[in-house]
Amino acid sequence: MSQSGSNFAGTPDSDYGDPTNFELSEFLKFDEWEEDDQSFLASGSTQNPVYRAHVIGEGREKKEVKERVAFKTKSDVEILDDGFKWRKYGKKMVKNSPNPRNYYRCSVEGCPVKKRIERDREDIRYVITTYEGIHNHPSSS
DNA sequence: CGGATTTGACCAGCGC
DNA sequence: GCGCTGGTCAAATCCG
Repeated sequence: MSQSGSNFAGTPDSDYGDPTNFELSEFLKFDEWEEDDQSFLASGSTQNPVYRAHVIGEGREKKEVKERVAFKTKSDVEILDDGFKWRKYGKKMVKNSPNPRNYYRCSVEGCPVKKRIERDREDIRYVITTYEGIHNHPSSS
């Protein structure tokens, strides 16, 4: 694959329709994310609006910083190739959604990166992809 | 043969 | 205290 950026969206082709046409408003209440970043709109890097949330856990002597990135994309398949290998480790059905939620994890050992894929509750033609963590391994490409 | 994928069950946290 | 949801892991299976 020809990856030129560090974005998650692999193919910027118009295969996915309008990736710039969606609302992040629902993502905010998706969970109580620490809005450390109010720039849920692409900070000039991706062409797709991405919501970034840095969760800072206060420990006694250790600080935990996790980065979550969520974006909705219009695609028929939920398996978008981002250049990394993912291994599905669970499927769950959300009560508010007739669609199941898939849990993926980086195949690379040492990569605490988790990927959550779920279909939109109102528009099944949209796919919500949520990345959690930062990659520890160089990309495949 | 190796690795990935499947479903079910289990566990934990939170709410009421 | 119990129930519920969500999340994770594990064994078995299937595919390439």
